[in-house]
Amino acid sequence: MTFHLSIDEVARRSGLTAHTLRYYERIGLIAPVGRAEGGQRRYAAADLAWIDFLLRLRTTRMPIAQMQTFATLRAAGDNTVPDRRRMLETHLQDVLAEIEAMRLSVQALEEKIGYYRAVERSR
Amino acid sequence: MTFHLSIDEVARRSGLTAHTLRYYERIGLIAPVGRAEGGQRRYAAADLAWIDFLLRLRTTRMPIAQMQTFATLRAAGDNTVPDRRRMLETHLQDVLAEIEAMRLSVQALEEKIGYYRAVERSR
DNA sequence: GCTTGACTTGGAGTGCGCTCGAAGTATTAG
DNA sequence: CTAATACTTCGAGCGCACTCCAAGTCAAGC
Repeated sequence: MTFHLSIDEVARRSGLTAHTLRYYERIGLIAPVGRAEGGQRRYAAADLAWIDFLLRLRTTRMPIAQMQTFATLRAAGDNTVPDRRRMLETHLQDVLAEIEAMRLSVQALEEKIGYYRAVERSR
Repeated sequence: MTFHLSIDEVARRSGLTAHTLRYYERIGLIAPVGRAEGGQRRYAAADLAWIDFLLRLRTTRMPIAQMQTFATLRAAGDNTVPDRRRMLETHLQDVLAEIEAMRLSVQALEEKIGYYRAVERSR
């Protein structure tokens, strides 16, 4: 074992709450983490890396159900690497499309702001 | 009046459902639209333009509560233009930050995909 | 006139992603 | 040893954004 963080330390580090970390573990997004005597969770470096990756998926709005599928594949070993790669590729396409949609809407917002500025100047 | 579309025509055109269009009107996102004899909704060009704008806000994930505030300001007349401009400017900053966060996560996903490809090649 | 289909309102229900509370156990500070 | 704090599980509750249902009205085609 390298280093072991308590749930609160991981919460601070990740920006998740301790509640959410337990919730993620309960629903299988995070594999059962190590325990100290007394049953308290102790997170290892690999756990932190996986949580960071989950947060990437969350930031790009992958639904939890899909993350669960991904986590299950991961737990099944290296045979599932092609499946995982395809999942990420599909997700990536969705994300790029969404970014583009947001970019277009941003343009519309900027135009509206410009219009409002013109209205304000003319009063 | 220019042209008048039924709720289903607007639904098709906007990608919203008729249910959602009524819901938006009920909660004050859309001002009460004109009615045909018998009480059926008839949407005018200005309604469509406003709905398009709402969809821009939705695409950029403005919460409905904020859209309601915006709609209320709009209904209050030209005096609220500076308030509306400031709202949009603040929102725009949030959206740009979110796009940047997604862009960073996209990079991480691309790296992971690259890693998976390398694993697949080496087997 | 009758049927079919689209519309109306009001209110209840759903799915997602947490978020919190209760009751109990464990660890740490003094 | 005591008190305070942090953790545990299990299950219930919440906020958001719809989504749907029930019961009724209306319009158009045959």
